[in-house]
Amino acid sequence: MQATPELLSRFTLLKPLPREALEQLAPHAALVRYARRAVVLEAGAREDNICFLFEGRLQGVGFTIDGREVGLYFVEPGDFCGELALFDDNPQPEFVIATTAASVVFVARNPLREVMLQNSSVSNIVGRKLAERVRQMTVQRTLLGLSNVPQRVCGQLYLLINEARREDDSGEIVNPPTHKEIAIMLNLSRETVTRVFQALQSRRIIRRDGPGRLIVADLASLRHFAEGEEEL
Amino acid sequence: MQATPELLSRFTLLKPLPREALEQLAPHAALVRYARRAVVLEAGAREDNICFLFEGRLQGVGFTIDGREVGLYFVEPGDFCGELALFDDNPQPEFVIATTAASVVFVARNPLREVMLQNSSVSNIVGRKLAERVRQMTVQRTLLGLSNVPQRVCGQLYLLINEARREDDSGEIVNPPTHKEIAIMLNLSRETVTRVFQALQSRRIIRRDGPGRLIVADLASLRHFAEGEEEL
DNA sequence: AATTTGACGTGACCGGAGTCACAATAGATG
DNA sequence: CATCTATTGTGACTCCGGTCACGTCAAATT
Repeated sequence: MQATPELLSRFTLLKPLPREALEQLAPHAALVRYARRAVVLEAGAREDNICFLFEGRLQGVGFTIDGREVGLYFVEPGDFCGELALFDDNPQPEFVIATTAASVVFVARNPLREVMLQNSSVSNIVGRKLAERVRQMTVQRTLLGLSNVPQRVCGQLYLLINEARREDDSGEIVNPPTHKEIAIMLNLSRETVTRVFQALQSRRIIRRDGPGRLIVADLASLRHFAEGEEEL
Repeated sequence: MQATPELLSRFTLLKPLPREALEQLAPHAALVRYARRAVVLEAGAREDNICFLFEGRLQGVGFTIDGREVGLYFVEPGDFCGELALFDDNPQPEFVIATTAASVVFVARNPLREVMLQNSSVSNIVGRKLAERVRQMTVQRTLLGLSNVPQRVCGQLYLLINEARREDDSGEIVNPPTHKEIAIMLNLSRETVTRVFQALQSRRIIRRDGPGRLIVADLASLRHFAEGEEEL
């Protein structure tokens, strides 16, 4: 299904574009729905689409030679992935998989690239986004350096708390990742993540609120554990 | 010491620049020497220099809250780091430390940024470089997913082999990182790296050749171990 | 409603990497 | 040359997270 300029303008990356640019892109943009677990972008392939997430959640994952999954990042609605294709012709380095049913907008690489070159402001935004991804990967990599495993999990949880839905002493995570998804982000086994969650729940630090909502009741304690000031 | 246009043109990133651009940059470029272990770029600081490595080797490192070092990447001569400052005003995410005595050329951020905007070709090169860094970080992150530790070390060694100095069945690493430096790249203890090196040396797969040269005598075997086809 | 599927929960066991402690080099430095 | 410091080498012990093997539960599918 072809996308409209209005749909495109809902993405933070494209929002600042002038109307004409959006109309230029729309014919090369398609809305596609994916079921849970479907592969959205293929590693190793020369993808010629940038992928904007409209609803659902995606996860960038790699695979080691021995078949273990490696979680790299999450993509939230409004964000995008596969943007490396804008910079060179090398293959997409990692898989992107839908962790929930998702609808994404594919925008063809070359038209978007041209729009980017014409609008130097857009070029800036893409660059800034890429820089942000590097920072994010750095933080994520630093998390892996923590030798204390519960600490790693708490740190990851802390990162996952939606900025918008955070207050001084509590927060929430909507549609939280599964234990397994968290586990592969942190190089842990699923069971270990479960055990840490149990420990946090029994201390009333986190609590499930129906399906799809995880409440962080005691944000301060979570941060304490994440920063290693207290052992779990 | 101020840098000359000739010096600047020796870096792959700046080589394609027209002469005028180099002369525009030179007054804002300074050659600085660092001793081993010196801090070249500071994490958390708003660095306003891009750092081009002339000779020596740098390593990007982070620190976890509990003080453990986290190795992120190496910088080889001709390459550069701190390039995130070209894209936004956010702080440098990681430290960059000289692992050997090194001389670097600092180029002020704003002039370089302007040159970048004027030369769309340069903007492409910087973007491509940033994309390449993301790919590199992805590969590195995938290495960490390997549960078999000797495998991780072999994989890292394989990555370190200088492309130029690689033949079909052998290769070499000039100025190899210390065991500790490798250890923090792979989330391992220094002792573990030493033990793997011992195992590889006793199998005649690697061999030291004086100080500053590590010969990989049996590249095929190294790859086998890296790919997990054989257990160490 | 019955069945299947996938996520979550939990115990027991075990292996392997971290840690500690120390020795042996090798490089720097005066 | 003598000294000091950093890197490398090696053994012993410990412990903690992976693995395996279940059971439970909720949601999707037939």
